[in-house]
Amino acid sequence: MDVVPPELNSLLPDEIMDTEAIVTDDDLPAVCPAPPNALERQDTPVPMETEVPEIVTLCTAAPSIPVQRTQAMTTLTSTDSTPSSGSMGTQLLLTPSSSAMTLQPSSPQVTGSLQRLSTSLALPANHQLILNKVAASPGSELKPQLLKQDGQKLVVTTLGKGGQPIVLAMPHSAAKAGTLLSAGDGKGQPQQFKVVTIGGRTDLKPMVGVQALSTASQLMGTSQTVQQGQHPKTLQITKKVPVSTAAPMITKFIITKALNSKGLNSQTSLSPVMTGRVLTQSTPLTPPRTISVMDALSSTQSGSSKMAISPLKSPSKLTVVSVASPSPASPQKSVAVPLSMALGQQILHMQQQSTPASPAKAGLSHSTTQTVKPVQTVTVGGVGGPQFKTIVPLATSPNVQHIQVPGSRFHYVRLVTASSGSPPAPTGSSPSVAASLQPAKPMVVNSATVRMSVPIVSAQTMKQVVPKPLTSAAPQVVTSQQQRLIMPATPLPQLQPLPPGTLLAPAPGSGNMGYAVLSAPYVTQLQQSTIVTLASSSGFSSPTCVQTQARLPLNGLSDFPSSLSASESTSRQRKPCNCTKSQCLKLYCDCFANGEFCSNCNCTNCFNNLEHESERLKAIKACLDRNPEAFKPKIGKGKEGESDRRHSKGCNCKRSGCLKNYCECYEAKIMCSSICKCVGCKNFEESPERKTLMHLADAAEVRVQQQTAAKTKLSSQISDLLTRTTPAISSGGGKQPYTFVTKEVAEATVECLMEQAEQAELSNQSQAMAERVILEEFGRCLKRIINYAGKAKTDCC
DNA sequence: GAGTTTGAAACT
DNA sequence: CAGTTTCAAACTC
Repeated sequence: MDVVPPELNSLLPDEIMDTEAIVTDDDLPAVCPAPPNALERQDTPVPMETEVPEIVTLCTAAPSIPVQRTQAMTTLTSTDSTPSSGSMGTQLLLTPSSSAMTLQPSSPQVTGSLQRLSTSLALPANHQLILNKVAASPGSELKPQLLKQDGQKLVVTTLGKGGQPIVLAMPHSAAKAGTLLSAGDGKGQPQQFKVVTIGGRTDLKPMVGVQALSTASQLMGTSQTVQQGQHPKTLQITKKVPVSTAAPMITKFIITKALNSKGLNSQTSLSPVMTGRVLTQSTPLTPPRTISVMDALSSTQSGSSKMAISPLKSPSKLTVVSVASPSPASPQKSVAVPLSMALGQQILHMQQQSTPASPAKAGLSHSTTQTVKPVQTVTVGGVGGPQFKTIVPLATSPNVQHIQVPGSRFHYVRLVTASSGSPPAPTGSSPSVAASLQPAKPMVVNSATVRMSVPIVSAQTMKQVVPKPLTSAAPQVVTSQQQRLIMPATPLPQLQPLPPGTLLAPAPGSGNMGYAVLSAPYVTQLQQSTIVTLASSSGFSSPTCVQTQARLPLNGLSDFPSSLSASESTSRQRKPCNCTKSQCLKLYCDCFANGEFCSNCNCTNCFNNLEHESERLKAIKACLDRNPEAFKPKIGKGKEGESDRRHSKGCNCKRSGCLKNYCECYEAKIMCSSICKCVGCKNFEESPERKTLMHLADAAEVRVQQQTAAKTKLSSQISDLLTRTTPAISSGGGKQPYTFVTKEVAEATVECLMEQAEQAELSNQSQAMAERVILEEFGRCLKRIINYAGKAKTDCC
């Protein structure tokens, strides 16, 4: 089983996502029929500040393929304006890799180290991509491998410190995507690679999809970034997954994110486009596995299943983990994809690769002519169906719109996908993206618009987002022992709400494949033990990293902890619990109640962690048995005519007057409603007590802000004063306002001190006494200085 | 920081 | 479903 660590998600280009345009009701359901209850949560407010839609794709290959191949995918976008359709001679130059690669057309995919290419990419008119050459790793015996097929030239090279070879395929046409390349292994051991072309190229704004292939490097987790110009195009992280020889299983993880597809694909402009990220794991001594990004269409055709995950509360992140080895030929199932829940959704894309690198598969990345601006998006998808796209954060992309949300601590960035050739036609499903051609500029949007965007910076999540340095040379190995499932890979139909850590029922026909839903803390914990090296580059500086957090309704398990209101989510950003007796396995524990693992809590005897998966699952089940809606958000949408937000059950306060945080309504900053059973409630609109409290609260807040500002100002003034007085003393030069320790004063002071010293010496006083006298004299001098200073200041004023 | 209050959750 | 107990957060001192 592979686990996608949260850092990977954080590195996803989610900061530029506009999720609304991505998923529409017309798409995913068609692929994966959603259970009836999968859409129940539509009325649930989506915490716009914390929901980061993600698409996780899990791919499993035929277990019977004991191959040792590593494939890392990297997508590139090209701004080359030269019409390149069908042109020959597209060439991509990369630096030599440490190990040779052999690409075999029919080779199945295996997971591999992710390559992050930190190079500048030039794409001249002759379609020759040249990545900055990086010194080959020691022992590198290879030269750049030029690969040709159908007019393509590919160069196998090594980029970055990982020294892992990368093959980039540049399709000059969609039909030729998926070129297979071959290279010689430095050790004489052929390795199979499959090149999948991601994205296509348009006439005016060609977008070149490049897939980097890497050999089975002993070092895992090394990632590199492919950049075009100064814009990082993709960020992918791979981990080598231990592959059992007895049961070779290829597991692929692709994290994709929804992206506005407008303007990206002329033929599928209305299709949702998703960004993808490939995650793989591998161990040094085991064959690398293949990672691939596949478009939804191809996936569907090849028997893939999709799973829509509804947005969840901020602190949690869900990850789908492949639990069991799939049967290669087993048909895949759709798990449930309510596309109407596109916002903040996570989509789990489970794919079986029963067929090795067949042309059809290689073509999965085919995309029709696409028009892409220097945006960070790369279309990976195919024609006529949902697509996966890789969104590459561009720090200074002109197509990124900074969105400022009043009252939000998050910084939103709207990714604007503009096509030069054909303006994106606004679609009904994603009208907000229609204006994507606008130059990047700060803008203020209302919450309705904001919720379609993705926060790119969360102060409290940033620390979790910081990617591991690329230079990490230590092998990052994730062993199967380190990976845990909260529940066995068996269906759990009885669980309607699916908290993180719950196993997803295998899709019908998917064989014995199961999926586990992991919450962010879970992944975090896994990550702590199973380190995955993430590439870090300037292009992915912390501000662009996003801690994606979402929760999901899976298999119709839409009731699982989910959305809090924006204020709620921001107010309780990962508040540590202090449970002592509940073992954090009851709803008393906020962490547990929110479907989160305890992390950095003060709890004792905590079972809400990886080490107690079974207990936790039992507790979850028990809670659900007691109350199937136990993990539903308490604050939901009220009835018509009522407030937009109200407590789902209402409070039962008796003594607090519902004006203290004991009251859940008041805590959520909402009024008590008709369903509340509170006594002596003062938490209603016209309540004078409530108004008073509100005013006091506002005043207190203002006061705090003022105090903070005053402190800041004082510190600044002190600092400034010090900087101004220092030169006056040291240089003895010009006098400055309120600077009285001038050269003359200092000299006079020194003379006084010397005089005292001489007197002490003449009087044969002891050294201690002499020091005391001198200090006393110094004190007097200071006193005089202060007095003169005060007097001078008074006179000045 | 310790103790108290409070109300939701859990239990009977 | 109601009453009681348990629990952890909120609150007070």
